[in-house]
Amino acid sequence: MSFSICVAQCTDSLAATMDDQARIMQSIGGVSLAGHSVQGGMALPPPHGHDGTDGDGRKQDIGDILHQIMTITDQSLDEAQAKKHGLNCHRMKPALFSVLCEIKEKTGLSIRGAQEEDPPDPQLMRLDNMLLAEGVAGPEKGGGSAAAAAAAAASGGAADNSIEHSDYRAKLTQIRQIYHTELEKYEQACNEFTTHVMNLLREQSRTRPISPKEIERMVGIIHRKFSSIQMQLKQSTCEAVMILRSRFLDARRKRRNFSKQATEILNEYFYSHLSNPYPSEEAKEELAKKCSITVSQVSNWFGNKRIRYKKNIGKFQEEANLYAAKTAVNAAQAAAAAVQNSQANSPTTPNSGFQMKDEDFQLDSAESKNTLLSNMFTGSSGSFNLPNSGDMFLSMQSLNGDSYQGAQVGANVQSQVDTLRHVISQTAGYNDALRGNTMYSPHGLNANGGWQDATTPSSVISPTEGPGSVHSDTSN
DNA sequence: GTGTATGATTGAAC
DNA sequence: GTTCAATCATACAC
Repeated sequence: MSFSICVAQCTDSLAATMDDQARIMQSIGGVSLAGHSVQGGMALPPPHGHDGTDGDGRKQDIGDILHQIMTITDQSLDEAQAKKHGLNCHRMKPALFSVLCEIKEKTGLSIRGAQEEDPPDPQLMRLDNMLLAEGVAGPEKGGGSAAAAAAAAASGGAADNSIEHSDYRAKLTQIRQIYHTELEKYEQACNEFTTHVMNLLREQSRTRPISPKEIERMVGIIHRKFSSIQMQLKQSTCEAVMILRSRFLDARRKRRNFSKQATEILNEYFYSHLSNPYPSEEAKEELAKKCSITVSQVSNWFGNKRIRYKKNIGKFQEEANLYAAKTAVNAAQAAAAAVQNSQANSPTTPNSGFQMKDEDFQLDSAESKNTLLSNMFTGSSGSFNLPNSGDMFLSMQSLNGDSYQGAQVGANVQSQVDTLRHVISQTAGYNDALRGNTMYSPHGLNANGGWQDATTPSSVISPTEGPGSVHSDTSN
């Protein structure tokens, strides 16, 4: 809208307003506005050259005022100041002011009306929600720590996670503090600026038409501007949290080797259950407990081990032998202890059974030892169960080339012979005699590369229960 | 620095 | 849901 149109409109409106005001004043018995009298407690000077009693005169009066306003900028500062004072004190100033406000209101609202009804910014809502969920915004509680806990659980570690967790929380707290400090600063700046602008507008409202609504609108604009700045702050904070979180979660990939002891425990289990190296949930839990790792880590370990073993059996031969010997030694020791206990309990025990006593192996040649073993097992009528051997035997190939093909009992006996031979070779320094022989072969593996069906549970004898006590390994 | 070992992850299959 | 197989990424030994 051009200023001339505005002035024309203003002149008409003002004239109408003047008429209305005059009517109102007359109706309430007050002094007529047109009568050069008092209005609003302010004494207005008489208009120059007009008595203001008729409509044309008022229009001319108003036109004169508007002309003065329009030309005020062309004058010197002193002149303008003097004219401003004169206009301020003009009897028609309040009426003119209200009309100008009204016109501004109408034009302003039509332009800005739509903006004020803006729905909340979805992006801002997302940011707010995220900050709330992460525990940055809102009350300080479990949001972020919950995320950290979830990440910690995913990482699976034990003691280290608590350190990482606290580290995460500390950093999150730092972000939270920075966020709140900055937010406070923004709010303070916003309030200060709003107050300043409001004061300025109130001050200016003495010289130009500024309605309270307009001031409100201006405050709204300022708040929106500061909101956009706040959104940037929120966005930066979210980014910081995301970076922190991703770094924390990436730490999951940072692996540490298990302790030697843990690896040994796992390997022992693996090689002693080589026919079916699939620990049950209970076994996994037990192993996890023993190794101070999580069940999922146990599962990972067995998954990796199975695959790697299958892929390169030759490479694992030595390891397999080592653990077989280890297990057998343990078993033999347990057996010896059991037998000794048994003898102690019944001194008249006949020699028909197997007695794992050191003196039995005090021979001076490998051959004689092997012969003795051969006689002991192939010729003996007594049965022998090697304690604590698990189903290791199922996966062992006998020295004479026989393989396990389902004749479980026979294979067990043969394997026991093999194992004991190996035990002796290990314990008595006869490694050389057996070196080169295949102690382990993947008999648990079927033609398809998978392990045999575990429907034939192996015999497991608890060392605490001694020979003769046979358990079915239900875990397999 | 390089090669190997090894724990973890991922996607497909069951 | 588990397991397999491939792969990644890091630890570790040299």
